Amino acid sequence: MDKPTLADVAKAAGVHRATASRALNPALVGRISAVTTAKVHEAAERLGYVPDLLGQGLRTSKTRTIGVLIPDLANPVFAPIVRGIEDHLREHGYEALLASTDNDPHREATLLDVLQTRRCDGFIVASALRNDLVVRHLLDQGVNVVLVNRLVDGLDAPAVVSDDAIGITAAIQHLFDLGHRVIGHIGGPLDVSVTTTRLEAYEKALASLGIDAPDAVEHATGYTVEAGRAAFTRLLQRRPVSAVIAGNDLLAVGCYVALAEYGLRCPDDVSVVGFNDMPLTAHLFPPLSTVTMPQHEMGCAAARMLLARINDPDLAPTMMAMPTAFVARESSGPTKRRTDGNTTD
Amino acid sequence: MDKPTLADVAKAAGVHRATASRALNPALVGRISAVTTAKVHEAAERLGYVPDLLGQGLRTSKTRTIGVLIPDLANPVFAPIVRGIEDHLREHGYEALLASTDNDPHREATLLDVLQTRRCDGFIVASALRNDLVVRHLLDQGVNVVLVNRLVDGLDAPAVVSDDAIGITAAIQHLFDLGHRVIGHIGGPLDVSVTTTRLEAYEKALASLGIDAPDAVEHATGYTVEAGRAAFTRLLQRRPVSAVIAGNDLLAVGCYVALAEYGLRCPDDVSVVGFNDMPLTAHLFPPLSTVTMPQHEMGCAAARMLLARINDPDLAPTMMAMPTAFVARESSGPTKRRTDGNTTD
DNA sequence: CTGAAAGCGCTAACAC
DNA sequence: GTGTTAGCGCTTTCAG
Repeated sequence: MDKPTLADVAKAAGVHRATASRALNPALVGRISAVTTAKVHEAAERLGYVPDLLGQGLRTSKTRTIGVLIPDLANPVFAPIVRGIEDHLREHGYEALLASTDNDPHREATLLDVLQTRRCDGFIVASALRNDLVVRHLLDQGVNVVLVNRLVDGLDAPAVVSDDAIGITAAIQHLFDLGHRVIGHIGGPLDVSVTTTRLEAYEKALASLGIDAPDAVEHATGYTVEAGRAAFTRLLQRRPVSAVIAGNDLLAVGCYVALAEYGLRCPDDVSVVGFNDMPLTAHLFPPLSTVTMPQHEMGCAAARMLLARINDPDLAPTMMAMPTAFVARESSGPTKRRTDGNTTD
Repeated sequence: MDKPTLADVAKAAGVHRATASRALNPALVGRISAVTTAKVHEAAERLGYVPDLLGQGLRTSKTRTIGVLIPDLANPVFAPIVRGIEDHLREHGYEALLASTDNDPHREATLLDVLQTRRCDGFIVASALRNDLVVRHLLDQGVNVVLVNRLVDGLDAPAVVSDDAIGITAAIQHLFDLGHRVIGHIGGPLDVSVTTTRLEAYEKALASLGIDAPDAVEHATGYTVEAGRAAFTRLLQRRPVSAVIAGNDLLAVGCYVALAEYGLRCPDDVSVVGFNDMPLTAHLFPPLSTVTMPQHEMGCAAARMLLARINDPDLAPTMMAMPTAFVARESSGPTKRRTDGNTTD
């Protein structure tokens, strides 16, 4: 016999389909006699009835499905966030439909269309660009959206982000205490909000320590090792720094590569700090000092925020910032050389 | 105005809903007059009509949704496979519903129930244990299932795996050519098929080189750095090896850690080879020699196999093995010490 | 407290 | 080639 339907359960329990539906609906408890409820549950159990979300969704136009847009599923920075989203959603009877945008606005728009087809109850967007039109459009249409990790310029949308300033301030204080005074920054591409946020945190931290802006910032064309290498090479050619804050662990590894090419050693010649605490960073050489953020928790929080908004559409948009923390490992150490020239040997 | 429905399109085009449906169905091209088809398409375009997969699914009982079970979304080994699945499915109008089992059979069963509720057209399972009951059960019910990466003992199921023997044989040949004769193996937990496959490949490669079984195998309790460290420590205490094949890159990093604790150096004292070519392994110290597998391609292939079976349920189950390749980096080098004793200093 | 009837959006079998 | 009708599985008025 095929999957039993609600009608089968009703017949087995000797009641009407509608009654069976009500008996099985936890929200309607008390409105059906205890004995009928028991009969229905027994029959459902016996037949192995599982409700069909399709029929349910068609009738109620709630699919208990959330669209999740991320830059890339295979990117270690986002995977734990997605896992947090998955866990929280499922705990509440929702499922996630994931789509990787590859940071391509056109692809993002296409994917959103595809997901619309499935009548998602809402969206979590981790792939937003600072000038993201798609997200704007969704919000204009009154679709439930929560941003995570990345924000959109000038958009007052519900969001969960990390408070990157905490970790970066701590990292710079740590470098300052080790004697560093010329601290550079390798940022990511400027079209995503985290790049700006981290840059500002860096500038502010330097200022509050009374260090003049050292004109030691370069931006990589992407959050990759190779782009980090290229950017740090440009910086080294221009400005001798004794320490560098990278906008991301991959950029930090790019800094390692550039340093090696220059015959410089980390941390003896230059200290490097990363961001994100990706897997294996503790086993690099040297183990990378970096900033952690509660990725799983951020995913959970974004899911929770979205579900709250689905249940109460009048909620004002709020932004939640989760604390980051600096982790000192061995890529940051005391200054050991003068910073007044390149000593490639 | 809310999302336009097929009825709206039909009215706008001045035809019946059924006609509009047919005009929009690519499979029925030619059975509707060109002029009507044009009218319908124009109206659909103008109103911004997107078909509702819920209604469609309810009617056709095809949801164009595939359940995907993986151990952990945040595990770098599986993420690229999932990305391959995602890409291929979407290209063919399907979506994936992902669920992380954490290698817990009970959780796997629960997740499957949850996904059944959504009437998936089939399943791709990357989380199978060697004695997986859930997968067996699914197949018994005639549900469309394709395994990827991991197999189930004694089950003739459609599957896409990597041909690990190629990479391991090449790795061992490489070590042999460098002079190694006592080559150990750190395997993963024995409840997953890849552990067995890699162990057998290791034994066979040694045999075909005429090396006696060196009694130098230890199994880690999980594919983690810490478990690898513990297992390799056990091995070092028991048997001095000049090289080791780890069942996975994280285990290989565990070997690095154990070696460091013993005051041994890689590759000068012991060569280490990993498996999977995870992100950042090329930037470890030393850069890790490892075995790559075409993860994205495997994901695509699994998706392709599943869709083929959905379209033709009578297909005989086939198993596809994708080639792996050894990548020499710097963790493997010539033997430099006698292997007749521990020289911890 | 429960039954009857309607309908969510869509397509397939059957007319003509 | 196109309209008519029915119904996928479910919930929700509306009666009683």
